[in-house]
Amino acid sequence: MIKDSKKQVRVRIAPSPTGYFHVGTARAALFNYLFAKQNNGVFIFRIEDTDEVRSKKEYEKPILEGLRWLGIEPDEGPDIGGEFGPYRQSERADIYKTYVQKLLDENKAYYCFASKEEVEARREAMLADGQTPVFISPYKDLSKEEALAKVAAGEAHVIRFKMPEGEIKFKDLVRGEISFDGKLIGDFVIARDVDKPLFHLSSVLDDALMKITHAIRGEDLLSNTPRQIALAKAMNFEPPEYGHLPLILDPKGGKLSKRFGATTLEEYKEQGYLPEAMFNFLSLLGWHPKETGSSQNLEKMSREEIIEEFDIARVQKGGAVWSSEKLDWLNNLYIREMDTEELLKLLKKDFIKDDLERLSVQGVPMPSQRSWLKMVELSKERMNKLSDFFAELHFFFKLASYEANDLIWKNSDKERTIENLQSVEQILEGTSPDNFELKVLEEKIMPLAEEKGRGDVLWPLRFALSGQKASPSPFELLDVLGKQESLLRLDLAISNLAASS
RNA sequence: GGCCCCAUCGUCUAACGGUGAGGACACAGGAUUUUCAUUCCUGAAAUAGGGGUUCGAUUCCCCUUGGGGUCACCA
Repeated sequence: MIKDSKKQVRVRIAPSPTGYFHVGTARAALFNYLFAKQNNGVFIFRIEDTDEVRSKKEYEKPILEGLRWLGIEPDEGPDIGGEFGPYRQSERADIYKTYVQKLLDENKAYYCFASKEEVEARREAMLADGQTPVFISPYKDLSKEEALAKVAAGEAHVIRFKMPEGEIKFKDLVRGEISFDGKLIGDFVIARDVDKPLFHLSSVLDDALMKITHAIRGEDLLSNTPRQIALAKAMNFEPPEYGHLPLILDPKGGKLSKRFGATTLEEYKEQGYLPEAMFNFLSLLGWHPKETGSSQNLEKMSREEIIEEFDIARVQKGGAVWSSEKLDWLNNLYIREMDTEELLKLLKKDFIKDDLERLSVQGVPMPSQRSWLKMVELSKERMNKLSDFFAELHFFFKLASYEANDLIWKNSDKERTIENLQSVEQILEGTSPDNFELKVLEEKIMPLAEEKGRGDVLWPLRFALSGQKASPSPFELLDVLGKQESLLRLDLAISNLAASS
């Protein structure tokens, strides 16, 4: 916790809109959000779209939607407002231009006319030679008049920052003291032209102008930090404090890539992970609450508990491997907690629409509301994600064809099985549809099962109703299916058996 | 390759310099059960290696090894 600062804590997530919302970005957003909430600070959303080629306006949408889905509502941002806007870098061109010009005027930056090829060749040569590839521009000390003359003549150019040579030290919020040698960094490009700023410049400037106090981001940006600190100082700004989060790794220890599977928030949402579960899971990637006792389920924490417990100083330094198993476990826990009716609505809306349409084309009747709710209740402990629903419970809608012999319990035989199924049928016939529910049926059928052998009665019954070797109990099935459908399935089972060899 | 960062069970991680190195996920076995799932119990499983400092090192320092990041006119 940051105690003594009179300054209000202001943090940001500053993605570039390139099409999707990576879970790593989501995690960085979450940690910033937690840090803000806990310090009574402000969480800012900024769009870094200085790269006109890669950035598209419509790409912003999934990011904001993703943030909101997670329950991370920015306090300031494009389409949200705030006193430090605009929050879209493409709309801040004038600001950047002023500062680029100023750096040029103050001789802290200069025009460089070296070609891309030249720079690349130099880089490769140095790399081959075992040196740190640092580009030393032959145009660094060109007089302003000469440089401007070349620019006026239309010579291709970029603008480089004169990187100071000394050591750059800073105290990382999660890693502590870190230092870089400015000499080994070289004069980097801050703009393609006076009015075409690049990442480092716009980012540093916006952090300063938007009064960002803490820049919390992925470790992949660690080596950018000395550049940004130097740049900020050159423009007479005090750099924010930096904190670098451990990277999220795939199970092989590499960067999380498409090859591994789902890497975007949208994909997880589509598969039916709940935002609460994702929030919880993401918070545990590189961070852990301090454990006081030996109590269990410490890791399942509510949003409020996480905000309360979160501590940037406890963030891990090493990379964190993405664990789908743990996510599933957490998600299942949250699914169980969900209100059944609400869960049903969500399932129907986003996860079984296609299945239901297919069934309706086939003329399969839809379950009653009561059956729906029972099914959802049953599905809760079986689903790791909402998209599992249909795979788990499809047999409730439509019985698939099965091998008649599978109706026969272990060492039993066809005759006994038919006999038992018929006995059950009689019991069911004698039960009124209004009374056709779990407890009643259990009481009526169990005595028969005890008498004839549980497996010998219950297995065929359950199998006849589900057509599956694994399913919920026969009483659950009867309850959901109702009298008519249950009897239909039993009849079918008996005739299947009778016809089998 | 240079630079930077990192290193406790398979994974996420806990442990004022003094613990039988703890928990969770996953895994295995058992109990309950007609099956699956659930639930409960039990188990296996780690301080990368080598040097220091110290009465004592997972913890502090150094080296080695290993892993990762980064070296753009992307962000």
